[in-house]
Amino acid sequence: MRKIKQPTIEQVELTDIMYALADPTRLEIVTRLANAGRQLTCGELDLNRPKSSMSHHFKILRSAGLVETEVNGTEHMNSLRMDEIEQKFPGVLSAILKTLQDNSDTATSL
Amino acid sequence: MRKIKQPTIEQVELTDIMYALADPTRLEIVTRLANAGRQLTCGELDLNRPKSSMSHHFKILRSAGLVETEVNGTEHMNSLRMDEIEQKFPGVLSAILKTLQDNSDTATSL
DNA sequence: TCTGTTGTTCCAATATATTCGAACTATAGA
DNA sequence: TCTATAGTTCGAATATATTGGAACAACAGA
Repeated sequence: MRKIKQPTIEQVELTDIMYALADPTRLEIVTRLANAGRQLTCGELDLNRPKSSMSHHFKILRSAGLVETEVNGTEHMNSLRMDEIEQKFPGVLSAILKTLQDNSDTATSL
Repeated sequence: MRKIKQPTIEQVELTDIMYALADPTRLEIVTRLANAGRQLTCGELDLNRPKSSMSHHFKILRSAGLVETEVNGTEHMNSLRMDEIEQKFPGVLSAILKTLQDNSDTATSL
């Protein structure tokens, strides 16, 4: 399983993470990855939008250092870089995910 | 002291907060407000940029619900809406501020 | 009432993001 | 080798953000 080039954790910056999470589509992807507890393909994360749009969002999530992608055949397996990010920015991502969890029933929007 | 119209805490959305914090200038403003422990005027928060640019950033911080502004004479007193935001999104803002604190010595950028 | 101060609004220029169709790449399996 | 599948890249259209100068509004103090 080939790993797609991504920033090392040292290169990850908070503003990039904030920016990546400032979009409902990407927040949805991140939430699903967090809840899945396993790698998900882009196809599984499809939010009936054109592939090129989704690919764009994945690119931003990867370059922000939030998502890690391994190539397995024709599929791209995505996962959250949860542990690394928690280590570098303790509590940030977990608090955001918790908030999304807690508000998911009442949420009219993100 | 007149209070400038801002979103109620119910109206505050996580994506708006993320977006507002995805900019180094605004992150700097928020950090300073958090560290100050008192209200700061726009002038005190000046980052030698044109007034109109700073005003633009304050507007975004206010509309995101992060910053509260009271008018006192010709001055605008700004403060973080820390407690409300912590209540609505527990741990999010505090973890972000903590991260900024911890990385401020090593930070080459945000 | 005049003046200086503080900050906002308006406007236009520039830069950056988003969207999505179409073409493309890489791989698996027949 | 041919075909189908999974995603990416390209390119152009559109939308949104950022920047900063100039004019403006609100107020305090003389």
